[in-house]
Amino acid sequence: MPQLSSGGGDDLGANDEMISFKDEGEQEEKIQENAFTERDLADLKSSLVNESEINQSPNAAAVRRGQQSEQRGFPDKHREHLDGVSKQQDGGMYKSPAYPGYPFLMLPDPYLPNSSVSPSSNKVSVVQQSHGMHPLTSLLPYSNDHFSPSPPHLPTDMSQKTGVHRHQSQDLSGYYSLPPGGVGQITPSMSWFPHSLMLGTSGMHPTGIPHPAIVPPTGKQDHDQYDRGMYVKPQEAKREKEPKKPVIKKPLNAFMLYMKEMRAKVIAECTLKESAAINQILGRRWHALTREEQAKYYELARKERQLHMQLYPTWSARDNYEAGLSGVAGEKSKADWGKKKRRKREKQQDSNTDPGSPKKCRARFGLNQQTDWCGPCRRKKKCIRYLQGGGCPSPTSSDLSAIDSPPSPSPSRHHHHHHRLLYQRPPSPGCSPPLSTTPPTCLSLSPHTPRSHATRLPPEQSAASKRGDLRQPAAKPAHTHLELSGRQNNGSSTALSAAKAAGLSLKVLSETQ
DNA sequence: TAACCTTTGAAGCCA
DNA sequence: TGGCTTCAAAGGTTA
Repeated sequence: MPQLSSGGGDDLGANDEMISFKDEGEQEEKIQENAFTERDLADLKSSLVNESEINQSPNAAAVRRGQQSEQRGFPDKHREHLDGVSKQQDGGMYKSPAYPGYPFLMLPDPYLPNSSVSPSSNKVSVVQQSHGMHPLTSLLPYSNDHFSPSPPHLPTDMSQKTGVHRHQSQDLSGYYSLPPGGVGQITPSMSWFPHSLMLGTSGMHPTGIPHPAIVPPTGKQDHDQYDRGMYVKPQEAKREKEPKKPVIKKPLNAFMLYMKEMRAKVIAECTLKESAAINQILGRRWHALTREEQAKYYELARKERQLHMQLYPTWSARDNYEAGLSGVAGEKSKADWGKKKRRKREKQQDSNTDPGSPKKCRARFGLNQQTDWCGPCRRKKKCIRYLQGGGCPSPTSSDLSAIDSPPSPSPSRHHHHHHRLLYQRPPSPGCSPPLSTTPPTCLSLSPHTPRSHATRLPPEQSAASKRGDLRQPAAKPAHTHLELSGRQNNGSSTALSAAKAAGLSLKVLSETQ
């Protein structure tokens, strides 16, 4: 099996994160049919990526060519990339016209799902794309032919930067705009972002190019996805009267890409609007995805990162750490950053610690007794156990942790096998289909956390998790599955809020239903 | 108006 | 190197 030659050593994401997440009904069967061992999973993911890069994806090949043959003229390479993208679209991976978060990537009808593109098993999702968009087309803008009134004419030296000369991946260069202080200039004539016409100047990058990874200097960040070209955090806006420097946002990971795609579908199906609830469902559905499906998103995420790295060679995730404080990427000294980091941490500590009240689980039990932590603490969220000045629900029965994470009859012990036995049947990875009589709001508030990344497991559990021992989702007993009718409960938000406020109410409510 | 919530994954920092 | 922390999206909710 050919090995993936991903530049960043990307292993297609967390292979060990895969959970054989059983779903209800069809999903369950589906998952069971696709039940592989973890090794199989890892192999499969690798192979999938290899295939996608080596065989299936001319685009990937173009990327490699672009990276390897820097001496070639850009137009040729870019056109080559375009061809690759087109082929890839034909391959079924990119079918929908656009990416919600990347509205300027919208493509003409030929890329609509109903186009001549034949259905392919390789497609990422079987869902009907919301708003006619598909997040997986986030890389499509490389294909300028599809939306550019003019031929691609990126400067050949886009990657110019003082003291830094880094060749852009021409195959990817059509996607990200370039930071003003970053990698060179893009002529304002690059009007191959159709939606830029809809943007005011506020949404424009100093280069004249809006980009999802660069948030706008003015206006509301979430004002409109179409305005997500640039953004400068309010703190920075206040602080600076100088030319706004954009904040380059992190590239989306596989799950984020998936969320972007599926969010609308979940909203439509469940009439949910609250992202927190939606994300819970999406998280379950993510685990319910087949390896192939997930592999697509990992692949996309990998390319996103690759592209991002090439377009913002000096950008670092650290730049956005404490983003609101740091302001301009890379300008903050390490010491300052550390100070503010500590400040923020202390602030959070203070918020969780009433004067004289018990501390957070972390402080109370320490790292050696993480199993005694409440769920939120394990997920690095606000402690719910000692938040209310000591009014602490039972850690194993009433707080979220009991429902949220695999319950441990004996908190001080970690019985992975026991978890498996108890939690082989997780809640539905998503809401059920809309009910016939009641509004199809089915907020599955069972905050089971199959393996929250923040669930920093105790060493043994962590190790076990890496071995896949915890792959079995932290299913919860059915009686803890809280489903609320949106209308009857004043909407899902009410449900979520109630759940949040209740802490222990989740189980109680569900039991009474 | 800003922070929170909620998810997973990536990346940076620290001991 | 492992563990911890932050950020990425999203939009309703809350303070």
